[in-house]
Amino acid sequence: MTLHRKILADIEEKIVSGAWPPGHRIPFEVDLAAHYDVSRMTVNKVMGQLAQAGLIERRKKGGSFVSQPKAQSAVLEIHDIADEVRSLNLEYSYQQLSITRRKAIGEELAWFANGSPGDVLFVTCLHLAAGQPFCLEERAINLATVPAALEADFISLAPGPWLSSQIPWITAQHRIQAVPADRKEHKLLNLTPKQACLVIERRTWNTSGAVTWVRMTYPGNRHVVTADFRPASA
Amino acid sequence: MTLHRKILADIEEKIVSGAWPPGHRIPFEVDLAAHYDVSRMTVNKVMGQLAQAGLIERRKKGGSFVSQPKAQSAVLEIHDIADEVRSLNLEYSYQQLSITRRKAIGEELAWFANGSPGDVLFVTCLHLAAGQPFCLEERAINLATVPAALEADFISLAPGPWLSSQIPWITAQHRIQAVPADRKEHKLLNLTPKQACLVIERRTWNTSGAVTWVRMTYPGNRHVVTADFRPASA
DNA sequence: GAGTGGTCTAGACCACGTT
DNA sequence: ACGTGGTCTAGACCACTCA
Repeated sequence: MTLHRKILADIEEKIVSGAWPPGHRIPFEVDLAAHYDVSRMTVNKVMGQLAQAGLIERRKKGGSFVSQPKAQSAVLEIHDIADEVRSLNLEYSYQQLSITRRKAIGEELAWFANGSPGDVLFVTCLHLAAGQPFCLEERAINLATVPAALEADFISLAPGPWLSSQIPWITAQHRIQAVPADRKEHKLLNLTPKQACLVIERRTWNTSGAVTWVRMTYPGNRHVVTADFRPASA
Repeated sequence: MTLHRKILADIEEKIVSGAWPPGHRIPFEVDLAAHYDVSRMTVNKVMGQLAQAGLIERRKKGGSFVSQPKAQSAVLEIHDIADEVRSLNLEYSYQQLSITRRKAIGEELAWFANGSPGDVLFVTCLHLAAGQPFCLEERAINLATVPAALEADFISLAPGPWLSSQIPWITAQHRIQAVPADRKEHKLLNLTPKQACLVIERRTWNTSGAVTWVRMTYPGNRHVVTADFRPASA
């Protein structure tokens, strides 16, 4: 573990935990350097990386501040469905369909396995907009990485927001495809048979390992995924 | 323009232009520092950014090398359809359907406009795998940014690869959705009516402005989009 | 073992924006 | 005007890895 990584992790933790809320003024580089007993160059490197990651904003003379929480939007947004629905001026609600604890099976073994087949918490739920089905969520949570999920209440709170609050910084891999609705989906989402659905599968990791796998099924005509990126260093 | 940005641009140009092809050994940091007459720290910063962008790979003791051209794959790959088809062990072919030069219309005005409505080159074409339709491409090229497109031969070469060879480093924005096939698509792509299609719209820019807009329509069951990303600095 | 990249330091100067 | 971040330097030490 290098010096600037330690400092980076420390400051990230402060921001993610809320100890330094959005808008909070971050100590000046000189002070941080003194506090961590490193040179200013090292602190500057850390702050540069935080700024590039969008966690903080920096202004000459003004200082550095914790950004408003749009941290993940830069690349491929991890949708908060509740926000999404509310931004359409519709009432959001959530409904749990099932929850089971079981051993990892099938593909989950390859995704989650760190040797022995671990336990997963499998949740299916429905997100609704104005009382109408909006999106079907099927989710497996790796209990080896997130044991606290057992004590979470997924009746009133969806697994996505709960995980976001628990597991702050992650790596994700997405698969996106269009599929015709099958029987289950057409029933749950109130679709006509074979209607086009947008299926987004996402696996996420943190530093301890695989966190969760989730499949979100949207009626295709009601949803668009957007992604910005810049390939080069620009 | 700062020192390390100049050096970054210089080395990027060498890589993108092919002067330093994939696999090429990049001069050592000490030599680069001497060549540009800067300190090694400055060169190191540049090389670090190039490595993070995926343009080069670095090995201790081994030196630094230009990466194989997967530069854009890190986030959301800009598919080279020919490669994609060949990776399925199918024969790839390409077919131009139409090409017209006209003024920008509709949404293109907002996308491309830098004041007056400029000219666009509008191309529709079909990508085929083993003689069967694989993907429908509809593309508008901003002639204000890419005037050379007028002289390109889009009969034998698809616009995508041609643009990639002309406009190296770009920013892109994607919209992805699932839609039922309409008449035109179901005819051109050989689909059953209302079959689920994956539609990817992409707009790209370079430093001079908007380059192109493209809509790719894939039969949903034949295509998956994948995207990796890491939200934080990790 | 030798040479590379990775990291860090203790200074320095400057542009710029807030005051 | 002042103080901040942005940048750059000329050193240094270390770990890793290839020969």
